[in-house]
Amino acid sequence: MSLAERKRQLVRDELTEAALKLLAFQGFDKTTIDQITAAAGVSRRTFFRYFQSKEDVVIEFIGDLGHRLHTELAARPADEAPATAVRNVLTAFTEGFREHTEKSLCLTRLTLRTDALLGRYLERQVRWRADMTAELARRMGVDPGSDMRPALIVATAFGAFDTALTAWVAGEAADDLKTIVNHAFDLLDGGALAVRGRSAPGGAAAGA
Amino acid sequence: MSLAERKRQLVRDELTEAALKLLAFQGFDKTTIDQITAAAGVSRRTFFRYFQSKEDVVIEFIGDLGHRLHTELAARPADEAPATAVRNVLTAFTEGFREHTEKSLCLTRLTLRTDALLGRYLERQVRWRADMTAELARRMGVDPGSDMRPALIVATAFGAFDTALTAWVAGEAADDLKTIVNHAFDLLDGGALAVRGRSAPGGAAAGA
DNA sequence: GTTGCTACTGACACTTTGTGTCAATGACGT
DNA sequence: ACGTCATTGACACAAAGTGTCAGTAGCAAC
Repeated sequence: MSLAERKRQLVRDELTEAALKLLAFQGFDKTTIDQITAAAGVSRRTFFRYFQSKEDVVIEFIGDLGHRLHTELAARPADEAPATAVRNVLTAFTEGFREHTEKSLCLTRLTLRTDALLGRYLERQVRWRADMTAELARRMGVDPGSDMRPALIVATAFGAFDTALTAWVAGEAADDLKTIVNHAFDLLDGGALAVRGRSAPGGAAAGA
Repeated sequence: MSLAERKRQLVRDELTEAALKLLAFQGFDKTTIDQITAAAGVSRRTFFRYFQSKEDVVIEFIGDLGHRLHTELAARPADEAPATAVRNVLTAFTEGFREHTEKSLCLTRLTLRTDALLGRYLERQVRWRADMTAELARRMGVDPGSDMRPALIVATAFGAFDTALTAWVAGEAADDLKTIVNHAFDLLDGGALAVRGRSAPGGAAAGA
């Protein structure tokens, strides 16, 4: 890596660290970009050369992970059932959280509890979903424009993932995210959520 | 209704109409609030007395509908299975679209295709989901903090709804939204999306 | 080592969003 | 007719985000 690139990475890291520290400490809305740039020792203009917005500093961490989702879906073995492949990709996705549990929890909590961040996160997630839907449709040999099944599989899987993520944050990461995600998928598969013919069972509660 | 209230409603309508016309014509980002207020004949400050942001003018239409979702869920017959109740609430939700099909399509398309609007819409949807999850957990006699099933049922149902909504817009409202939503729910119930044990069937495509 | 190209930076000006404040206006009850 | 209350426009202001320009440092070629 050239000196220029290392320098650039240094500024980026400095900016990220300063931002995350301030954001976690003061909250998102009460932290200005001026404060971040002052802490990082660069000009405000420079901030926008590294990040599109204040939201992006936070979203980027989780966003980088999501960006590869459809690539990893394409890499799943061809004989895997569509929904299984998606499930496996999303559970593998949780690996990124395990490596930096504390940081992940902090950022995820901030994201889920800040309107602006939640919106931005979900907006990005929609793109991942679209990418994965396209890839899944390809795998299934189906036209995603006329067949909703790929989109439904992806939507259901992300619904489970988001639900698990929320539970994970609510429980302050007491359990492993992957465990919760798997549990959510198991509930989905188990048919305990069936729309018709089955009334609400009383017991068999789920841990979180 | 007093004269003051009618006056206020008049300003609100004027603002909404001017905004929607400009937004649909020029796109969201290229329309400024100054243009909207100029068209409506009020000051910029007044705009913010009626709407929190530019996004809210658009979101409000669909947002008002969603606001009542948990109320309507609570009004469902007690003997209805949880997932069925949620499904019925969401299909009933589509009624609001049928009355003003053209306007609904226009606004929904704008919302789904504009990043800022999509983010704001999804952020609001998360609140509806939380409300419905709480209500569903109450119906099921379950603690939503330790049992993910209510949240999963709601998440799955909204996943189906959003998928149907996307398909509806993609098809330029060729089919009735309710038809598409029902179709999505049927696919969900039919087990065609099963995670394990079943490989992708070839035929039986879905129309949208 | 000097010259020239390229990339990064800070500084400044600008637009737009969103909020706080204040004085003026007009409806409403007494 | 009078006081009260809500609404409004006109500022002023903070903050986000963008365009532009000159200065500077790395780097390759000569």
